[in-house]
Parts: sequence; C-alpha cells; structure tokens
Amino acid sequence: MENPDIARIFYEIADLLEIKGEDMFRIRSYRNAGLVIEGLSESLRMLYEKGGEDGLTGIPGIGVSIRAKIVEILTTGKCKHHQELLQELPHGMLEIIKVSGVGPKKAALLYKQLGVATVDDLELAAREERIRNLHGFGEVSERKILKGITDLKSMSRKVKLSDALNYAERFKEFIRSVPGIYDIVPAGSLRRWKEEVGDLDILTTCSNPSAVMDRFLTHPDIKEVLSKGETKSTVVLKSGLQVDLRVLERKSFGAALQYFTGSKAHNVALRDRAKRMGLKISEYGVFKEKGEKWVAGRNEEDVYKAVGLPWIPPELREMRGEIEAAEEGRLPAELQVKDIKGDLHVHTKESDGGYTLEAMAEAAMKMGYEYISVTDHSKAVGIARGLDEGRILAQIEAVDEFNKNLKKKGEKFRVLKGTEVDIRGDGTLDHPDRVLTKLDCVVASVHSGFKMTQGEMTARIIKAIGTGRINILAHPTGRLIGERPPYDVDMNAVMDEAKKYNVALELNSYPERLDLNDIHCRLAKDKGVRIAVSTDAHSIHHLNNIIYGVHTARRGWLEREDIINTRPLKELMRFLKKE
DNA sequence: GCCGTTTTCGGCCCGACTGTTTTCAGTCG
Repeated sequence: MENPDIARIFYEIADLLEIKGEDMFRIRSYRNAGLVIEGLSESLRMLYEKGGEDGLTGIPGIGVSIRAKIVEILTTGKCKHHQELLQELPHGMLEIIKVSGVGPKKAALLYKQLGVATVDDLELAAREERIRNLHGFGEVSERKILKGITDLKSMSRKVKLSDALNYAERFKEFIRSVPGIYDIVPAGSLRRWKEEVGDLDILTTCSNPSAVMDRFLTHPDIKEVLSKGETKSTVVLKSGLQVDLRVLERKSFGAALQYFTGSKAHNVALRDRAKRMGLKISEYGVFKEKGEKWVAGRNEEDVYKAVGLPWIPPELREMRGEIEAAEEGRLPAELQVKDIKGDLHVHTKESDGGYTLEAMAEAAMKMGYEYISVTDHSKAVGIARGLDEGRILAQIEAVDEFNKNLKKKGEKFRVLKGTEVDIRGDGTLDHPDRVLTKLDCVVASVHSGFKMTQGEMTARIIKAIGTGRINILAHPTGRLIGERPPYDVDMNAVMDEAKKYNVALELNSYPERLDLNDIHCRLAKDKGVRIAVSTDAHSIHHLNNIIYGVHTARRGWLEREDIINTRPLKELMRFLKKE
C-alpha cells in the first residue's frame, strides 16, 4: 500500500459518507486527508516502518483517528470503516456520483426511491423515464443524466501541460481582439505548471464583459456550451477539454487570479487564515468588517500581504507546507530559466537525434548556454542506432576537434563528451570502463525490462550506480505521462545510493516525461541529492523544453544550488569528476 | 474528523449557475 492507494480509500470514505448524508465537516476531513497524503513527498509506509505510529505524527490534517486508520491500512491492507461503508452502500454509488450533474444527494435519492445502484441502473432508469417523476428532478435532468453517462464513458483524459499551454494561447489570441479588454490570463493548474491539466481556466478583465463572453462562446473549437452567465461560462472543446472563462472588474483581478489559480486546498487554507484574522477572501477581493469593506484585490501580492504573507509562487500552491514556509520566510528562491547554464542530456544524428553535434551546439550557444553534453545512446538501444565502442570513440575525437575549433575562435562554449549508456537488465552498463573513463559526463538510464518487480528494478539501478562510473541517472522512473506508468522502483533507496556515489538524478524536461516528478524532486531536495535539469533533446527545438523542467523543479521546491547544471563549467566539472 | 495568537469546544471557504422551485437546494470549481 503506497500513498495513492491510501489516499483513494479516504476519498472513497468521504464519498460514501456524503451519500449517507453525514456531517459535512467530517467528510471534508477525510477528503483533505486524501489530498494531503497525495502531496506527501515521503511514503507513509516508509515513515511507519522507520518510526512506527510516531513516524506519522505531525502531518497537517492527519489527526488521531485518521492516523490510526493509516496504520490499520498499512498493517492489514484494509480499513474496517471503509469496508463497512461499502457493505452499506453498493460500490456502484462511487461511480454514479462521477456522472456530471449527479452528486451525493441525488445519488442517495435515486438509490432509495428507484434502487439505482450502478451507472447501468441509472442509464436504464433514465431511458425508461422513471427519473423525471422524482422530487427535484424533471425531464431536463433526465436528459442531462443520459448525456452525463455518455460523457463519463468517453471521458477524455487530462491533457499534457504542453498541450494545455497551446490551447490557452489560442484562446488568448482569439479573445484579444475584443475592444476594452485589459487582461487575459490562464489560471488554474496550468498556471501552477501541473504536469497534466484537467480543464482550462481563463481569466479576463474588460470594460465590456458581455462582449468578451459573446466572443468566447463563438470559438470554433467549442463543441458544447455547458453553462453561460454574465461573469462565468463553461464550454467543452471538440477535443474533450473543458474551458472556463471568468470575466471580472480590474479591481478584482488579483483576488480572482489568486482564487482561480488554486489549488483548492491552498485556497481553503488561505481563506481559513483570513477568517482567523477577521478578514474574508473571495474572488472579488479581501474584505473586512463583516465582509463590508474591500481592502485588497487589485493584484495577488496585495491579497497575500493582507493576510500577512509574502507572495507565494503558483507552482508551490499545493498545500505542501508553502503557507508555513511563507510565514517563516523560507520559501524557496524561484529557479529561473536563465539560471540554467547548459544542457547535460542531448542527442545527435549519431543515434536517434535529428541534428548534428555542430547544429545542437550552435543552438545551445544561441540560448546563451556555456556547455552541452552530447549523450547518444549505447548499442543496447538498437532501435535508436545506439553507438558501439568504435563509434563512440570516433565521436569523442569529433568532440575534441570541435572544441579545439571553438577555442581557436575564442568561444568559451564547450561540448562535453558524454553518453546515455543503457543500464542492462543485470545492472551492468552497456559501455566498458575503458570507454566510460574517457567521457566527461556519463548519463545512464533504463530502456528495457520495465515489468521487473520493485526488488529487481531497485537492485538493478543500485548496482549501476555502484559502478561509480555514472554521473546522472536519467528519467529515473521511466514513465510517459498518460501512456506508460513508471516502473516499480524504491526511489528512497535509489536516492540514498545516488547521494553516496555523487550521482545526480535527472529531471527530464520532455513534456511527456517530467521525470523525476515534483514530489520526487522534493524528496531529493530533502535528502540532499543533486538534480540535473536536462531536456533529452532530439532536435534543436527540444532544447526549449527546458522551461517545463524549470517549472517542475519549482514545484519540487528545488533551488539553484540543488541543480548541477546551474553551475559554471569549472564547478560542474568538479561534480562530474566526483571531487 | 481536525484544530487552536480568543478556543480542548465549537467552529470549519466562498460564490456562480442550473433546474425545479416559486425562494432555493444541489452541484461544481
């Protein structure tokens, strides 16, 4: 049982209690516990193994009762309270409330009156027009339920951050032409740079609100308008992505931006704090004197200032201790793209890249970098035309030659001799030592055998680290967002070993990878393990993906000092030589 | 169920939109 499994149990308890109509605040506690657990950087299982029940104390939102349930789940694999609730209410109820427009109250009524216990029951009841006669329902709600079921079945997955950014840009362009417009800003999880985005929240301020709304609703990508009002409309695009548009007065822009950026948990905590200070925060501003007097809201800084906090970067607003850190003045310094001095994971035409060494270097120089490390695949990755010993030795010569020419021209830029050497199934490396010792930067990674058990995979990677020949462990979990889950590896053990052998873990900036993720980055920081933010570029254009890595690093609370490729070349070389 | 710069009891974030109602409950974010 790992954190996501435990969180799911608490979410289900919350849902089931809500259907039963129990106390709202108790329900919120369970849901909040789920949120908190999902956001933890350490595994509850590990904490419990290390420190017993005491190891689980002090986690905000986890009190005596929920802590006992966590222990119960960790030791027995189950939670009695959860099981009992599932005895009382059919499991299908958890699915029914996922149908848009059907919440816990309606689900309970449908179950009580019509015996609807599954989504299939619900569909049948709607088709047979049995729902319209219930109190609080009508023909329209019946139709909506049928539609909600269809949508649920064809539910489009979340979209990748990079795709969401593209959509947001297109809407910005589209709305920009409306006269009297001041601001158009994407908020929500996109502004927090979350790796996947469920829906798009766009915020506008305008002297003519209805014109913005009218324009928005005519966007050609819209498949369906879910709701429309004077200040808020919701649509679904042909791609299945949901987009919300809010129109506000300029006076409220900061408060609205704060509110719509979320996360929800962060906002709840912030509002709670405001309340304790005799203030009220809404999307319209910060108010005092029983919500009568507007005191702030024009910009975000003012909102945070009103509750005695410095501005908190959006990437940190996940309720992972950012409010306490803000209060104590220990928020991480924001990593900037310009802090990155070079890219340590770059492919060329020699393996599966699209450009020559010279072209990649030139592109990197244009970005203002001081160095790149050329890291083509090794022979085991046949599909990528991985390099054997002869070819990598030739590449080493080519790099030396290229650097010599740079020097002649008075350029300070340097190309590091590198490899992305394959970690074979048995944990050995796919180049011999006599090759690896000739290189400046050895990046190692797993490209096969993803189905190994956790024990096997962890041993494999630890063995590779233990060779002492590796500088960077690339895409450490192997996941592809929305396509392939991470392989099963004990990241705690890998990090401990990496620290011991001066190996940095990569934060791969490919939008499909973002591997390490934010939570693992935070764990690495806590453990003092170094990170390399690289792009794994296969083309000159991919070098720009560094932005995704930088913002993910921010989400993981990483600062410049935690990242090896923020160092100038000389200092970087000291790390690579394990000095 | 959690939590505490007024509290170990008594609070707990706030507002928009919809459909079914004749003033509001439910849902959603």
